[in-house]
Amino acid sequence: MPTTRATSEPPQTGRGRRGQRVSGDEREAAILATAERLLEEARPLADISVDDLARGAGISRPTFYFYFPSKDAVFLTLVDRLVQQAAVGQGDLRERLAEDPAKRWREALTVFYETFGAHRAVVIAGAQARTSNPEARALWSEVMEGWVADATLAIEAERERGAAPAGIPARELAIALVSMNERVLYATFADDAPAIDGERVVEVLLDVWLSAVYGRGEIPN
Amino acid sequence: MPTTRATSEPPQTGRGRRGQRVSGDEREAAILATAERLLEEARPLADISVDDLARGAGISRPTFYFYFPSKDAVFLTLVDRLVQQAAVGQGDLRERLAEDPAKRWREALTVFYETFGAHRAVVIAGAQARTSNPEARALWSEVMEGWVADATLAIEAERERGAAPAGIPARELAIALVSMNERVLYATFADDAPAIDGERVVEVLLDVWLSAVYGRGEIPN
DNA sequence: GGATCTGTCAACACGCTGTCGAGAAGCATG
DNA sequence: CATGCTTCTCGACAGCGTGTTGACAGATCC
Repeated sequence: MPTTRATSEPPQTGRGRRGQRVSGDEREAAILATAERLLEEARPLADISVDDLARGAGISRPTFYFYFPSKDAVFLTLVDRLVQQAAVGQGDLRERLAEDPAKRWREALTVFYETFGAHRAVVIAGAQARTSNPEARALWSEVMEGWVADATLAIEAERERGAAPAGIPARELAIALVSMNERVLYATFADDAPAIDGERVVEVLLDVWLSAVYGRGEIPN
Repeated sequence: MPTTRATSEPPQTGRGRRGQRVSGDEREAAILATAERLLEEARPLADISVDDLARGAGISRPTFYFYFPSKDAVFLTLVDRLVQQAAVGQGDLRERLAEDPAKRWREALTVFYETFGAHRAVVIAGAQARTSNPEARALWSEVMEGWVADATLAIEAERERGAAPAGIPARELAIALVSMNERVLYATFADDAPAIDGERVVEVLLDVWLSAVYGRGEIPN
């Protein structure tokens, strides 16, 4: 499926076109912009055709293939961008260790909520792509893995300094909590199923994180 | 898309064919069986064509449409079944109220793990269908809503009898926890991304449920 | 002023979905 | 045992979407 043309190709700019300088960069940008625009209208990802993308960018369908190897690659690029954006927002927090933990955790959750909330359409498309596109799945796995690693370290640090009690392996806990974040935020953004209101979602997630990390699951009675 | 033929139709048996007695029931069953079998091989749902289903059941493609209105309807039926199965398994627990809460919660989680774990392929297909098929999305929403309602009641009951402390609205907490279950179990079954080992997953989920419901998120220091 | 890029598209080959119309196959009943 | 009704079956078609090919225009460099 990749069918990456075997012509002499430099470093490879992004996930898109393989050429380098030419003004055609605008075209690439136009395709991306069209994709995001269409996602905000035509609901399901599958309902957007290569032709829609091409026409939206003012080119023909074959020309589209000059810039991107497939429709999915376009959305992959969109998701890629967003993920990097979130990583940047998170970056600052990583250093500032625990001193006012609750505040730190809330900040971290807020960054996710805001970064992804600002591009709901892309988030939703990403979730769709993930189920059908192996590359998308791999990308998202990697991203989640990163968050889990961060959370694991944070939990372990809190345990070591005596702030949090010992408990199940930090990594397992981190996976459960990060997964919860993913699913709950998705539902909130997609206004799907039983969802938590946007105003409340960070508060609710924080509550679960704090009790899971710092609380003991002791049952009275 | 439904295009339900307007011929005189009785009650409507399931989501499938509209006829009634005839031996063609075997055909319907064969299609369903083929669907589940193919899901266990050909990875993505999208890679299974109506033709595959038809051939697998020993009929031609047009004949398939006599039994099911579309490919999705077949998978919907599969999911429907599974969900009902899980409801049955859960049913017993609902009555037996809280006396050994930890044990009860563990049992409930175990039922999900085992019921869905026994049909991973269907679970995975359901998740895929949900992203692209409105009907599937609605069905799953309903199911989740049911679990959330149960969990909400259980949490409120525990709070009323003084076993659990007051906290954020029970429904919000229930949504977060049920969502976590969904996502984490899915990852485990699909062996996706950062996943928790099957042997451990119930234990881990239980731990988070117990601390979220019974614990206080107080941070020392 | 020819070689060589980048960029562009009409036309094609193919695969999949869903429908239509022409029947077989079963089973009543007069 | 026709005759008719319903159930069931499929060949053939229309339509849409993808991805590829091949021809060709305009820069640009030498």
